[in-house]
Amino acid sequence: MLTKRQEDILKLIVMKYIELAKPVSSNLICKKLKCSSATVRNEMVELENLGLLEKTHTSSGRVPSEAGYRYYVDHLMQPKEMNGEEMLKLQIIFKNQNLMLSDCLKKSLQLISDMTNYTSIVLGKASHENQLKEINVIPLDRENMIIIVITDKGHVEHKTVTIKDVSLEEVKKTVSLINDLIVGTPIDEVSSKLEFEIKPIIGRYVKEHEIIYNTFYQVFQEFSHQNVDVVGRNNMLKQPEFNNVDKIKEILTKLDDENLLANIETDNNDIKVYIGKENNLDDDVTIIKTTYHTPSEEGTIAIVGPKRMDYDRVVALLEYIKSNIEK
Amino acid sequence: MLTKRQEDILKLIVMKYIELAKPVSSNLICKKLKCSSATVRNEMVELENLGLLEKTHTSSGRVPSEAGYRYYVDHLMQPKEMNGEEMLKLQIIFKNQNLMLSDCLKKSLQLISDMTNYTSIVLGKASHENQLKEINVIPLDRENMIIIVITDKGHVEHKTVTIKDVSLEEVKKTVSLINDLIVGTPIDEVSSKLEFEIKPIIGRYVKEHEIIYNTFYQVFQEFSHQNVDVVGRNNMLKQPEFNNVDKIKEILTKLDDENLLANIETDNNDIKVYIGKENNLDDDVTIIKTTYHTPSEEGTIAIVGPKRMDYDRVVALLEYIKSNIEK
DNA sequence: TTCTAGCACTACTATTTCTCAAGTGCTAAT
DNA sequence: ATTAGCACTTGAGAAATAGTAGTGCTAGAA
Repeated sequence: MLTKRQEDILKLIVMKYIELAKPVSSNLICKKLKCSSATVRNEMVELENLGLLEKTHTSSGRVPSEAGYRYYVDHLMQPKEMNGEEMLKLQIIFKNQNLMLSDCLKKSLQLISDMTNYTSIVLGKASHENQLKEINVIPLDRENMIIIVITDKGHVEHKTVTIKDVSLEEVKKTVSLINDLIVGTPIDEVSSKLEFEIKPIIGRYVKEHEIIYNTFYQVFQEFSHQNVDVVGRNNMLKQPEFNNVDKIKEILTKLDDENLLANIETDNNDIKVYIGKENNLDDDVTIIKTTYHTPSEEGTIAIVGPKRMDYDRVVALLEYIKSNIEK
Repeated sequence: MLTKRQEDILKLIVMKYIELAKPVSSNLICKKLKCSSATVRNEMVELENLGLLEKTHTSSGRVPSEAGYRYYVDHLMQPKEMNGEEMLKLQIIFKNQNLMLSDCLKKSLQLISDMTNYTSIVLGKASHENQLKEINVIPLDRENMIIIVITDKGHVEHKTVTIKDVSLEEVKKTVSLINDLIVGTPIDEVSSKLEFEIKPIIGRYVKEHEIIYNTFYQVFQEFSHQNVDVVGRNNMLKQPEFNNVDKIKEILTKLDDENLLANIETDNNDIKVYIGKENNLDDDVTIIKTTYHTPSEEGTIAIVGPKRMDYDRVVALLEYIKSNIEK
């Protein structure tokens, strides 16, 4: 159990380190506290023994450890007031459009990325959680048509396909068969259902079934397994912890890896903080995430930044966005 | 006019520099040529006076100047044979799908980016070149619907919109008005045509016209002005010329800037090479680009790499992709 | 007890100095 | 016209140096 003074010191160190990005000295702290630097140093030793602080070398100031950040987030942090400018800019986005939730989300996260210099991620539900709700076909000309796939979680995708020497009627028959028979199937499993339930039927009723079947099979095969949007990738490069080339490569590569990002998905309704090793993306980053639910759509939003990220501010921003999205 | 030997030397220097990424010495060259390093050095002085070569400092080897690359590309380069592996992998992509041209394009450029460590760009026609061909609406439930916009150049976009307290009939009336009256308009101008030609009419015939009009107005406002796909951004970070943090930031920021990328668009049917200052993106890169035309779609594809990029190989690859796409 | 002033000590950072190797330009001989 | 030879330049890296920020510890004060 930490004493009040230890908590104060830890809190100050975390806050100062977040602000200045370099090890915090006893001197800096003692100015804010009514005691001498020597006293602060003694407490620092204690906090270091408890695993909450670290040194970069023997005679350096202190830096919070992961456990230190964790303690801060769990016990010391107090959600920051959002500043007026941030709020105003976000309001403009939310007010402006009565339409297009997903654009709205993306724009607001873009704004947050630009303001904070962190990276944002918008994550739809994974394909195994999306069920096929409806498919639709729009003919373009003799050979080309657009196939539109709609899921129950509000995810929509379209593909332009070419089907030669097949009449539109036949395609439409197939579409209505699919809409009658396999709606409600998780997107992941549609391809196989197509094979075992639809293929035999269209084999009998539909001319040119081979080519039509193949096309739809492909469409569902190609349906994105994960629906990810990464916003403000480059902003994070401004953070001093990412100012060496190898680290940049590593982070950017991970941010482009859909499989890794899929891990970010969460079911938890709260705002959750995953510091360093607590997340699966990278030991040097913190991910703060939450989910949103609207009648027509649901998904996850996350902010990725260095462990030294401004927890108070990001939590406040996410809370604000979440509540605005949901109404 | 260059002598044969000068051309040989220039060619060797360009090729060696592309391969090794460091200034080329007279020694290296004279091994490949039947003459001494001193002779090569004399010729180098000559080539430098002509502006085809440069030095990084007084006693360094030579590096091609932009004019040097230009000369190489115009007169010395001979399209490289594509190696079997490259060809095979690309063939798999092209053969595999009779469907979805744009996916096919994207996949093949992803592959090229990975093989070459350059970045690829797929660029649809700008919105002022796309004419509205058709719009479509798919109702989802009482309040939500998907609006699909199709252009003559094969670009398709969808938006999910929420329209409260309006009957589907009224929306459909508006859709067919739009389809009757302003098809053929450049996408850029649709919003304003909507205002001056559609708004007055639906004002009379359609109930709740205000809300419907606003929605469509928004949809066209938000329609992407440029339809860009950047593939393999991070591969380019492996190039030695981009191994300092500031340069990386600069390049990545430019690659994310749609306005800048829009400049890349070209009408030229050939494969064109833009070295350094010749392009509008960045003085340190070369862009090699061409256009593709299919009955249903057209656009530009481009490869971005350092000036020291493997011209022969990239030209061959682009040629191959272009010809495969077009059939 | 608890706190703090004071001081010796450590490790990083920046700057300078030194050395080495790579490669050139020029000259004189072939 | 070509080439061997040599003096010269420069950058890159290692080693030496000085300066500084910050610690840990001790002993005395509160």
